[in-house]
Amino acid sequence: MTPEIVAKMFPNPLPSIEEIEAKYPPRTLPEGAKVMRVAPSPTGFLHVGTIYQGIIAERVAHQSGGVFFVRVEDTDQKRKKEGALELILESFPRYGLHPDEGVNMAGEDVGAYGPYTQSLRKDIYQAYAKKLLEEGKAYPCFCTAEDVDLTRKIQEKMNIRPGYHGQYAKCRNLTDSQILEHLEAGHNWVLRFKSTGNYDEKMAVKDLAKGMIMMPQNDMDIVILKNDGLPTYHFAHVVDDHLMGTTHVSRGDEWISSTPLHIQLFAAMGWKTPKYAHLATLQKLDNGNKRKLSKRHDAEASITYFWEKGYPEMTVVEYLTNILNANFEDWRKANPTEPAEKFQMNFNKISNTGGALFDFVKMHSISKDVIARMTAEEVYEAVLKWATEYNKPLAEKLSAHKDYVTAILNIERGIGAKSRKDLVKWEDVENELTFFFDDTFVAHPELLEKFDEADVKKVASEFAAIYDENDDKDTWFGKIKQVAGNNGFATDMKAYKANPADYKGSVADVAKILRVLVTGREQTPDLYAIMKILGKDKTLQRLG
RNA sequence: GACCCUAUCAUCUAGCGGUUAGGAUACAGCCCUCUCAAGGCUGGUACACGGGUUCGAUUCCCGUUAGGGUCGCCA
Repeated sequence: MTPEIVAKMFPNPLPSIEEIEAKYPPRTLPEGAKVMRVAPSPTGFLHVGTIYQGIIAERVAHQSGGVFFVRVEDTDQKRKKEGALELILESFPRYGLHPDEGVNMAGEDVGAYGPYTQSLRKDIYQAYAKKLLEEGKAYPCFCTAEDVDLTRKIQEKMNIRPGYHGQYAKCRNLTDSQILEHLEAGHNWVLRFKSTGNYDEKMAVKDLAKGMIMMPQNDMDIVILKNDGLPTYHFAHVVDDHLMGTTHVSRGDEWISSTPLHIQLFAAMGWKTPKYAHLATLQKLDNGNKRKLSKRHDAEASITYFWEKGYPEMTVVEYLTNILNANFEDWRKANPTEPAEKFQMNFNKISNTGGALFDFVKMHSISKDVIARMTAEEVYEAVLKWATEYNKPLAEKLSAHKDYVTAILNIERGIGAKSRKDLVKWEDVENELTFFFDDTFVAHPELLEKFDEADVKKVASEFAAIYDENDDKDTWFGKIKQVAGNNGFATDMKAYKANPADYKGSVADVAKILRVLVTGREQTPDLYAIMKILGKDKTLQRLG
């Protein structure tokens, strides 16, 4: 390309390649350290897949003594949304992603390899694009969107592989004078990569998750610089990951088709290609068919969905970790109290199947364990935080009765494997609290219809007379047995089961009478603990 | 249409030439038990199909079928 053309296309001063390279020296890291990143787009929507991809990047980077950074991919100015970046940066640490470098909440760069926002790197991309142009590895294209669209339609009609390649790459062989004419006429241009690939020849792509893949070489002259002067993903990826020293890229499966192009681009720049790990996409079942979780159709594709529903962040992290490396659940079993971050993430353990269906049933099971591992105080804080946003009345109740609620949440908690596991998400807590408060307690005498009314009264009053809130659990239960025996109920289950006709019922029925009177329910956590927390006055009052 | 990926219980998966095909979730039953939730134990259910290669294929190769993905001045 003549200097005249280059000067017309890039009239503004740009940093020299040497200057740029000097600002991004190779990283000095220990042997084997990996540099990985998460690269969200600030579109106002944080995809679960971003967290999914980020988890393996952050674990592998940190566990290898390397660096994990965030890069904001905002080259599509049309999709950029106000507040989107804040949502992303605020969510990352909550979902176990702790970047060493990137942009912080104040919007400042942290780290020596920035700026970490692509729109702020325009000059850098342009400098490299200009270099490719000078070297004849790129060329301006004056086709309009309509031109390209028309070509595509023709190709589709003729059953020819669509795209800007071969004879369909109309601007590829423009003469210098033709180019100058266009430029002088002020026509819009984009910069295209002049591909040297041959589609009929195969190339090997090594993937950390899938192994060796043979794919046709890329022969598409893809756009590297858009009309607005910003790069496309392909070019930005190559330039940034080179300069920022990325060693390994974890990204969704959908990128695998463009990997030959990326390898070609790295080669054209004379740079080393990072290693790739293409992750099977998260899928969902739709009308009996699996499909990629879609931002447009599926609420659960957004990370905010999980927070709104009140799933603890660690539930999502552990669930995604298990999809990434299925041996996580074995590790979790062997290390029930370790934080999930301690689990050694491994590229070799990435399952290479078609794509995982998002399984809420399994996630619920994980969630029960996650919540059961927390202390009552931690649960309290988490529920309060959630309720403040999504259940104001509950939040007020929690704030007003901190100690009382914490005591409730502490029932059968912290006793290891047998800890209570009935909470799946924060919204479940409200239901657990209802009978502890008079304003939400509802008596359900009809649940005791099968008993003789006189028996119910007698059981209640006899127990009330001897109830002592200072009793230990065995003494407490002994008193229930005593009431049972006094009233013709079997004091132990075996005796009752052997001769049910001899009794009005068993000690379990006596407990049921007390439970229903005190809580209005047939099923509750440990009744002894409930009475204790309610206090003697309220317990006796409900017993009538 | 072309290209690429994938194919093991209902679901997520282990497996990398010889296994009673393992685990987890879900489901069923039993035990424990003051009812639940748990916990313990037990159980049923899987290698898509057709060809090869091999003494021997879930495993390797080819094809069929099915599902997924990509083919943008979106990422």
